[in-house]
Amino acid sequence: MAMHQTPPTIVEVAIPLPLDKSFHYLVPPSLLEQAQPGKRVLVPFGSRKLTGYLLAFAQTEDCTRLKEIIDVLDSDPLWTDGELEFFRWVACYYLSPLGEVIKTALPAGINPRSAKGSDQAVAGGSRIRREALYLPADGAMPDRALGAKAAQLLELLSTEGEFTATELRKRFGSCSPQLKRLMELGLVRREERELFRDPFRDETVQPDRPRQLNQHQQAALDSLLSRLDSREFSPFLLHGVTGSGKTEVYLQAISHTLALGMSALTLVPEISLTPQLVRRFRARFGDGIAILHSGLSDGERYDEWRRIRRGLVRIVIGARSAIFAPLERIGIIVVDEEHDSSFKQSDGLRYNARDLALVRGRMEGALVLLGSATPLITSQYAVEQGRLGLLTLPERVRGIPMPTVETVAMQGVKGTISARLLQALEETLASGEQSIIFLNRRGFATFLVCSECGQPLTCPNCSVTLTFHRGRGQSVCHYCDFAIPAPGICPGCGCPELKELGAGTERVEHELRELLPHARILRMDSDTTTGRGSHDRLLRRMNDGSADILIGTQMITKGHDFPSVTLVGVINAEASLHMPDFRSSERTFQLLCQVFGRAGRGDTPGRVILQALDPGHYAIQCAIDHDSAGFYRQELEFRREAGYPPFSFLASLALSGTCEEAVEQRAEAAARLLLNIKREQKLRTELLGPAPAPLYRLRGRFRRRILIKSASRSELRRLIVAWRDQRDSSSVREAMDIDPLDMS
DNA sequence: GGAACAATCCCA
DNA sequence: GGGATTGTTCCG
Repeated sequence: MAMHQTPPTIVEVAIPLPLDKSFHYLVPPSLLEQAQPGKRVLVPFGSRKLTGYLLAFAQTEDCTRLKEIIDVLDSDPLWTDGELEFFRWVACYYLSPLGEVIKTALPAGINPRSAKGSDQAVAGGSRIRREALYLPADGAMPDRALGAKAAQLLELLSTEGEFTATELRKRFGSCSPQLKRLMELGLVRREERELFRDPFRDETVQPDRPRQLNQHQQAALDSLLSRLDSREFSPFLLHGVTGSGKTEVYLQAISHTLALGMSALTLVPEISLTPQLVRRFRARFGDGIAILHSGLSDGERYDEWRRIRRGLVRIVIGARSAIFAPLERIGIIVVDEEHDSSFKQSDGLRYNARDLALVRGRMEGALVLLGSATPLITSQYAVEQGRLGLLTLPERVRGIPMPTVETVAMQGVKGTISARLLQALEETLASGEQSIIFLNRRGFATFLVCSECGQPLTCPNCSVTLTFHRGRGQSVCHYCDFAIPAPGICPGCGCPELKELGAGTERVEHELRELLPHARILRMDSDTTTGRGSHDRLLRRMNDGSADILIGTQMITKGHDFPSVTLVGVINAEASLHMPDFRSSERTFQLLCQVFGRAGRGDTPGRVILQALDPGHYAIQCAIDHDSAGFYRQELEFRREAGYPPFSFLASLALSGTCEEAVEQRAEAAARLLLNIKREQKLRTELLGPAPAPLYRLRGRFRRRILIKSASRSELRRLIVAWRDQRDSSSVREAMDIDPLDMS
């Protein structure tokens, strides 16, 4: 044994697999220089080779059993210490392995496309595009005169500095021999530069200047700015009615943040649906913006990510995944439409970006601004508790009044469209204006019922009724995509007559085409917007006036403005009220407020005709009265009585408390659930006998295990992980903070 | 997540 | 008994 052998270098590596620990590896001498926390490494794992994430150097322990890392995959670290701390928080709270979190946080396209089969690991560099760059260098002039073209080239480069190969080719035609000659002489040198694909390639915007704020906007901005200097975590709710000018407040707050030398992160629900917002940011801030959303190609996303990592941009706008943007010195995080459920990621690592904005903001000592016309109960509760500052914009910027709302009680009324609504549609049509019909249910009939035995068609997997899609000729489960040909016959008694009950958008379209044969009708729901660009196409037809009536689901409430809609009809306003989810009233209230916001043109208020079986329900009534405070009061009362949580665990803990506490609370909830599930299972067995099918099924687009495990074997922690994917019982969803709308 | 191993089931 | 299927364990 040598006396002074240098101790072997050991590193801690996270693996992106469902394992809740990290692993130690030895670093071979050849990789010592490159190995550094923040980089990806290729490691042997079992019989495979995997990409792992180098977390830290580790202390020597028994290293005889350790394997060596095979390769270091990056030349620069991909994350900072601060970001790693954030990843650890996320991993701890969502009970996800750290490796999975890091994988989620890094841009797609950085990982090798397939590590399987080939031993060759791609370092992600394959996607970086480069261009050649020619610069003047201080070589000596040659004795012999240069050619004319070469002299011109040299002249240009030395007076104006660098040029890319493409630019030179544009000016001089082919000139590579001359450049080669100049380089040999040392008069010109060549560099390679990374090229960033530009998602805005073909789009230009007119720059604009900050607008004059009204008194409410000014007051809100002043409160924000007074906290911005402190560099302390300061969370605010910006509650502004539709059209109250929230965006202008964001823009000016961000511009002050930049002036203080800090950066700004803005999260929006689904950025591809909100091009106006992006356009306004670009008009105000020019090119210093990176955008991150699902519509980008992997390459574009990777390029944007690298621009942020290098500090080339200080403003990031993106959908939920942008919460992981590698932005440093964050001064402000804006979450626009904070109530929107698309901030929730519903597969893989299930996180809520709205909640994580508070977590990251707290870590960075940033201002966090949650903006909405219809804030979450969670947020209002936090305001009441004094944990979240409140800023309000109670007036519309141009002073347009809110639309008038008429209600039609549908109790005992036949058909889906009332005489009142039909008349209003005819009037609007006659005056050449546009209408929107809102119904938060797609398909033709919500379910089919046997006219003999009264049995409804249900999904064999999900115990919900199957929705009849007439166009597709199928009955479909909106949970798992299970489908059977329809109408078909009753599976119970074989009776061939099935009644079509409950209306969806497809039926409304069908009926309207009969009632108003001359109207130009569009339908917008996830059935008609599957193709790329089909969404835009529908919106364009609405905006250029080549359609009269738009029928749609909640999709129409998001992002886009319809400038010339004067009438909004709401069919079955309580459609979303009876979902098995303790947030259904909240959803309904928010949805109706957003739909009402679609009515009105220019300075004239629009009108709304709302059909409901019981328009007196408080969620509906408060929406009609634009009474946010009233709804909040009643809803909180309702939840208190029903024993539901007024807020999510994470949201409360982000504002005060630790991650461990959050997990503990969840574990308690999981323990209660275990009892419920066991009870349910026992009951089912007593009533129906032992389950004929195995306890789990793999089916449909979700391909997820619906699995009930016994508790004897595994500890609580692993149970929770298994239950995250449990979609069978509404009680599970409640406690796990997952709701059914996220799953469809 | 997946390979390797252990337990269990089913049928002759 | 043995092949197939299902469950469990462990990976540095």
